[in-house]
Amino acid sequence: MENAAINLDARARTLLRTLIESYIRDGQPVGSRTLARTSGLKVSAATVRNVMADLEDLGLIQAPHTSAGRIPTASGYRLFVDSLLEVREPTAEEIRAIQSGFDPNATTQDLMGATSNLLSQVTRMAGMVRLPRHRNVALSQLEFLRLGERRVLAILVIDGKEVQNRVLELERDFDQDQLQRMANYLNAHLAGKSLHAVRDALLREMRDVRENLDAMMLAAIDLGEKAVAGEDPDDVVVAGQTHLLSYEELADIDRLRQLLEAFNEKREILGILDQCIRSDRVQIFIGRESGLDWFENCSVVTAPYSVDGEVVGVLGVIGPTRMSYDRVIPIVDVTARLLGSALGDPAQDTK
Amino acid sequence: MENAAINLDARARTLLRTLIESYIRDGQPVGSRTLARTSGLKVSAATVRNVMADLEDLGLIQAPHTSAGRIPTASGYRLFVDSLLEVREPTAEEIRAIQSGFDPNATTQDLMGATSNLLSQVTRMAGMVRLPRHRNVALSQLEFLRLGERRVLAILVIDGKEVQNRVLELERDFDQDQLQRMANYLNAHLAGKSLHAVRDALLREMRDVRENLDAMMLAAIDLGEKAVAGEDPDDVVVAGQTHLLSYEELADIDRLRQLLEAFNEKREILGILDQCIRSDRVQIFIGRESGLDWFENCSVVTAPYSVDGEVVGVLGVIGPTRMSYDRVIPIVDVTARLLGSALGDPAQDTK
DNA sequence: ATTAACACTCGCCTTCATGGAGCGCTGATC
DNA sequence: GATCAGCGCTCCATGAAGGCGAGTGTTAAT
Repeated sequence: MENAAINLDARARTLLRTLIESYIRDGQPVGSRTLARTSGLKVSAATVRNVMADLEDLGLIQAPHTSAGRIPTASGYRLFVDSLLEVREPTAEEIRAIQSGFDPNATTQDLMGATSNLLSQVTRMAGMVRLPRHRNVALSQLEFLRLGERRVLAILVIDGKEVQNRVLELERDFDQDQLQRMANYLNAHLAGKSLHAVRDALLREMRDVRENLDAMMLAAIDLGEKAVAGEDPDDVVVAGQTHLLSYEELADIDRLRQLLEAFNEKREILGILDQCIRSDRVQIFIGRESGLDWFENCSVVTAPYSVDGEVVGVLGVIGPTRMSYDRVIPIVDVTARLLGSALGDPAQDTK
Repeated sequence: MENAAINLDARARTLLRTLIESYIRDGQPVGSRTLARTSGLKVSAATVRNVMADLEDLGLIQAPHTSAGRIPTASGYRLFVDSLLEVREPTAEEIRAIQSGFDPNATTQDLMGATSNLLSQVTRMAGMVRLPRHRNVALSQLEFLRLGERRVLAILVIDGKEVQNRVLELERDFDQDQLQRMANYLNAHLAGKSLHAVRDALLREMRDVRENLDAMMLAAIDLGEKAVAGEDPDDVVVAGQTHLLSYEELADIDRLRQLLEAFNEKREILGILDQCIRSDRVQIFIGRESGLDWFENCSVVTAPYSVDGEVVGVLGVIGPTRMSYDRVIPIVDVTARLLGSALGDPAQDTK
């Protein structure tokens, strides 16, 4: 998509813009006469036809058949969202409505679910939220529980409220008392540090101070390393998939099935979201741009959210390419910001 | 549904049976001529027409329009599955295929997911599994972790492999040391008993031996009671909803949306499954019988599964009313039995 | 009771005609 | 050279007409 199309004169741009706006509103191909009237320009339908022919040559619009009006192509939408679109900032009202959906006392999981629901309800499309990376949050506590022979349950309390369980399979057996002492040792050394720092510390100690410690403490370090080694649960929360059934441009049953299956599998959704995590602004995929062909007629609007200035996740919506970008974009944008600050609020013990 | 229809003569029963079998196979209304030929009876089409008129009067079949063949009504299906159907028992082959899908080392959660997937793949419909009740399985271990002021994380290890976390909000504060001693006390008294027994024991002690214990042990009992008080997570695992998109008798978009939303909400699905938990055999809901009108054209086949003779959950499938009951019923039946025995296997620590 | 035969009823498909929306092109105008 | 009115043309959507086929209900004969 090299977009040599940038050098369109003002009139062509206006026409393209009104055409796409009209198509997004009504879902009908737009003809030259209507376009001439609604564009506000003082030109005749014939002139508009000439311009439209040019736009078609540039691949920005196309005619479904000889004598229908024109509809935007993927490139047309691209140009539209990149340089023609004027987003309608959400009113303070709307922001408050969204904000009231966040319960700062909820666990991260619940917060993600609520956000995802919120996105899908407000936009009437499918909402999705990538779980935040936890690498930089504080480890509050670490505990071991003996489940059976050589099987230990590691419990990580993160950030004072999040709890993660991990079952570890070990080479040798420890009794509960040994495990307890190991946990005490690790907690004394590590509590309060970020997971990232914890991991570094453990790896360093394993290398450096091997010989200076008794066997028990060595084992403790080993165990601790195992406990924090796993990645965060790699997951994404989606909601409102069923909204997509209502759009007739997605009426093809087979594609619809693929789409819904993608939501169940989550793998491809994850792939798409992860592509966006680097950007620091709202990002938009139109149609096949994401590389999946079952994405025909679908667009994705995403925005990363950050805590303390660091991007920790992405959220967004999926809907038909023919969506109201001017409404959806600011919603996604605001939601990302609000989620970020909801996560960033200092953990409260009140209540 | 009083079904005075039971007194059908043999011929009428044969005809109804072949009609429904034919309709299930082809999805086409069945006419008198075809029916006369395929039924195996030595009667003419005209005679068949007479019988069909009777069956229509009884409300067992109906004609979509004046001059099409007949299709079964809900009552027709009911009679069919109750007294006309001959199920095709699954071959040893198929049983082995299903059995190989169970990994006895998996956690209950994973086992449920696998079962649900299995059901949906084998039947090409939506599969669902009600989580088992845990009331009668052994409590292996109980642990407390102080999260913050008056907030305690209770960790229940059940059956040596299942882990449940519960956050408790308390009236007074304990330090970790106190919590540890309380856990020790409770474990010494309760480990190995069933959750049900544990709860009884705690309630009894709270009443009877109040005055004979020091304050700490009293608090411990109180805490333990809180920890095991909550119900099991009340949940159901579903899979393969998207299969339902492929059936043209469910092609109505609005109903389809309601159906998929029901799977997301899970509440109504749960209601249906819970209705079946009392029965000890395969149970079938046809069309609106379950009380939900968006269930038009859908049927549910369920079977309870039991561990050690006690029913602990239900599983089943949802699909179009026009499904191959003779294939689906034994599959659901066998899957329920296999899941029961997979859960009943003594917990193994090997690997 | 069973059945062959007949008339009749619908739904579905194809064909055909009609109307309308919209396009490209041309030639005139400024 | 840009703009525009006008013309002929293409295509879709709609609907009516008609034929076909499948299946029904009914009657009268066995």
